[in-house]
Amino acid sequence: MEWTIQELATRAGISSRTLRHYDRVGLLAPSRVGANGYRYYNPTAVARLQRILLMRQLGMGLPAIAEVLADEVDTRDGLRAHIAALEEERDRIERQIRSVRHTLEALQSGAEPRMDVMLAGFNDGYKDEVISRWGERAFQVGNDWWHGKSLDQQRAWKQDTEDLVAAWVAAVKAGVSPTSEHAQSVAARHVQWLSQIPGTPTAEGDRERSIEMVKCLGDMYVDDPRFAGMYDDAAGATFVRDALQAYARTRM
Amino acid sequence: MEWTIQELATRAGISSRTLRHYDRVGLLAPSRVGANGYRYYNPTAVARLQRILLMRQLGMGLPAIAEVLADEVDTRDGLRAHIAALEEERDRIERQIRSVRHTLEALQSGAEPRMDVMLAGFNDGYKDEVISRWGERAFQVGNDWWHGKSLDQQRAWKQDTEDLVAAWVAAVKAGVSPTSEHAQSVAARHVQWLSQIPGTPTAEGDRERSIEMVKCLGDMYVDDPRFAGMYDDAAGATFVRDALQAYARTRM
DNA sequence: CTAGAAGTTGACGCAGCGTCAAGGTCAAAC
DNA sequence: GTTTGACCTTGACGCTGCGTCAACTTCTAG
Repeated sequence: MEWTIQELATRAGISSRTLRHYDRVGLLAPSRVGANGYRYYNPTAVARLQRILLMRQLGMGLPAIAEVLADEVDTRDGLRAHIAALEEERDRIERQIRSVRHTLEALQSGAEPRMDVMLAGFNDGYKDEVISRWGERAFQVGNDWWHGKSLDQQRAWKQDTEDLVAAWVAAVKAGVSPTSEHAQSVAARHVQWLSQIPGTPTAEGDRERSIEMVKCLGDMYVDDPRFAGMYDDAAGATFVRDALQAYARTRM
Repeated sequence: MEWTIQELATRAGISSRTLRHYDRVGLLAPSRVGANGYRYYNPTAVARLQRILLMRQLGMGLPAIAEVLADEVDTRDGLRAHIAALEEERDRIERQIRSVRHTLEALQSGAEPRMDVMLAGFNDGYKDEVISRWGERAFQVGNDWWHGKSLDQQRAWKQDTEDLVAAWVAAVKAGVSPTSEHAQSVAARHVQWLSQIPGTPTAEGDRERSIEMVKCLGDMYVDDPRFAGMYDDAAGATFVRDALQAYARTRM
């Protein structure tokens, strides 16, 4: 069986122009070219086209696709590679769905995006980090804790948080050093604030991992764009980080 | 907090050129432009960029993204739309994975990649549907049946098929209803044509599953893009479907 | 035999940047 | 103070993967 360019294009859901383009660039030649110059495609060509479209959908460039098709000793290897690529893509999207969904839930539950639990890095936006660093349970417990709070309690927690941030900003403005007694007292308050969140190492009295978490959190304030603006500017964030890490090293 | 163009680019995993491009096309202006012309981005701009990149990953064009961001009254609506789009994309990939996986299995079991019982929906392109709906054996038998035919027989079958399609197109053009005697006679012919394929419920006299298959086939003519253009246009396909399903309900 | 549907080869256009080119600016070092 | 090197700026051209005429030929159906 053979198809004309249009027949194949319609079947494949592409345009005849695309097929001519693929011919031009040497990606897919018609199986036969009539004396009139017409292009005809046989099932083999169709199979090749299907593979091309598959790879194209994965965002591969045409030259890259051509290379794969050329290098491919075994068709099955190519297909297996395809499946792997597709699965990876699917997983990536799955992660993104979860991420967006959690952001949405956070919005709907009345929590403002950024701030609040965010300061602790324990809201949904950090789910992956939290889980990978401190375990699934820490995330679940922390999350449940937050969602189990009443609106008044949430408001109170928010107030606590804002006070803490204000204390940090004040310390920065005061021009003292991160290791100064002033800064260290704020750091202590920060750690205590953290210990209110059940499921965290700090709340559970795990000293080793608690230290680790405080240090890590300090880094996040500086490096993670999601904390942007929290402590006025970069200088503020680095101050908080340095103070927290000094506290973790010397006083925990 | 503020970032320079490079800092933001690195964080977001894009190039500074891209950010300048987004500024140029009015998609993302920096929150502040220094007296020296330097671009500076604040957290709000970062959030907007994140949404832009999300949509871009879904294959949306920059103008479309701009429109979405402009029209968006409620952030939650935007997020929900995102989730829907992402889920759709994930499902599409999931279907593709299954499809490729089946192709791979077909290859390993020694079957030829694609041929042309296609019109009946019984070629390899439909292998997964065929197998999942009517069993592995139906596929194998149908496949063997096709390959066992001589070229002349294949040509004859193709002629039969084309005649059938022509009859449908004529019925559509005639302007009659799908339940009319005319249309129903063509449907009867369609079913008889189907019964020629061994291994199908219709050929084996399984009335229940035969009805099911005819209905299903009707849906495929309409819903499956691979049948696009088979019956002239969408109107034709729906006509065929309605006629077949009416036939299946009342006369089988 | 003629209409119109479908085929052909150019050629230009467009998005979304990459990639120089040709300079200004800034922070730190000397 | 100046120099160095990293970073910023605005053009401007290039590239990919086609869409979209244009101008012409060929096939198919009435």
